[in-house]
Amino acid sequence: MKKATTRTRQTVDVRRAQLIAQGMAFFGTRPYDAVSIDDIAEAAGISKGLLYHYFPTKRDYYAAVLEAAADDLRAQTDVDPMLEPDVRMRTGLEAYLDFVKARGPAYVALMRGGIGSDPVIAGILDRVRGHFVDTIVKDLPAHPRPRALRVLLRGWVGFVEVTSLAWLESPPGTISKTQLVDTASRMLVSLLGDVVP
Amino acid sequence: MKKATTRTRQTVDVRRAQLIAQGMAFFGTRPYDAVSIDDIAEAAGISKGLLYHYFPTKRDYYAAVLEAAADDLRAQTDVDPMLEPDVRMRTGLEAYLDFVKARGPAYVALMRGGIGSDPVIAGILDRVRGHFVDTIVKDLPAHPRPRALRVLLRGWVGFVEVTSLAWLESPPGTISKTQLVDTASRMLVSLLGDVVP
DNA sequence: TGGACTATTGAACGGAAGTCAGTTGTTGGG
DNA sequence: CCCAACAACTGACTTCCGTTCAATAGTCCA
Repeated sequence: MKKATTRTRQTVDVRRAQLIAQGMAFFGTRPYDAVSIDDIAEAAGISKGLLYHYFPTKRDYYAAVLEAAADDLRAQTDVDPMLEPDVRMRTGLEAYLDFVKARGPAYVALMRGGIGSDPVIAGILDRVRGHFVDTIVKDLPAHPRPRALRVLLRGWVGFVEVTSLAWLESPPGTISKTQLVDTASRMLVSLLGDVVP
Repeated sequence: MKKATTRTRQTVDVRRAQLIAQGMAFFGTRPYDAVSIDDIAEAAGISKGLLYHYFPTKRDYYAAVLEAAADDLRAQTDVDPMLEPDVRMRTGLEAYLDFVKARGPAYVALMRGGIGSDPVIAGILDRVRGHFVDTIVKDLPAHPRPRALRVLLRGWVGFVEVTSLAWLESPPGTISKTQLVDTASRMLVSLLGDVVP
């Protein structure tokens, strides 16, 4: 057991990962400006200066934490592309909801995570939505108005996001995962039937 | 024309309204912590101390600004309850989109407005969604599982929110207001058909 | 007219973000 | 095995900004 006063040196990757994990715990629990750099540094057992060695500003640090949560979500919902489209959709939705359940705070931080319309932060969320839209569009035949289609698919992703949040924060037994998957699937089918020629 | 150095005294209501309007302009444009109390005070032509006479903290001030934007949105989308349900839905959606177009920055601030999962801020958005859910539920026959229904309706509101944001930020001609109203309506009908017995 | 009420000011405080010159583990070449 | 160069790391310092508060000055009514 090393003495706490001893300086411990880590590789860049390890330290960065530690700080990001630390950040998820903090920002998932408390609002952005109720978390101080000192808090994080203390919890991580490092000096405040070191955090600025890894992230230029607190804002950038926060963005990196959200980006990591976004990466996790994308990775978690990655589905075998060999499956049938409708199976893939259900499997993906189930994985999405599993992520929401398992990583509640990180998910909430990601979704509610804007800092008063910061473009960088908003961009992270936008890319998450765009990612899901991409995976849906890939399965579709060419569309005469792809941009319009994407706007509506983005909306469907929003439907999933908001039901997920409501589900997460609702008392147990309010609605089942299966029903959410069922309804979301049917909504997507209905949307596509309405919009795809 | 009064001299700028002269102290100008206003009634509470006028000052408060001025400061909130000021806040909408600022927070709609720049992220929360890029807006300083000094900026607002200077733009409003008052001292920094006075802002604290009206709002206990910067956070409370921000919340008041968002709350005002939320009130505006609710007021703007208020529809004559004498109309037929489906007409009411279309009219309400049109009013919603008109608000989005006309008050873009305020709408974006409201939607992207969280400050790193602040419960007070999140609550403002939640109440907006809840309000729309309420108005929909009022038209529906009693439902065996009202809480489940509300989760899904909240999701539909999310659909409208996200398509609205995407519409607002998309190049002109990407998708028409009419098509958005059409699709959102059909989505709601489809959702209700799926869920209401 | 004057006194009370309160909107308003400005200076000062405290705490947190961000900076930097110096320190100490680590590593690879002699 | 040693030492020199590199990079992770520190902590004290600066600066900026949210917040406080005692003092000031418009306004209104008696």
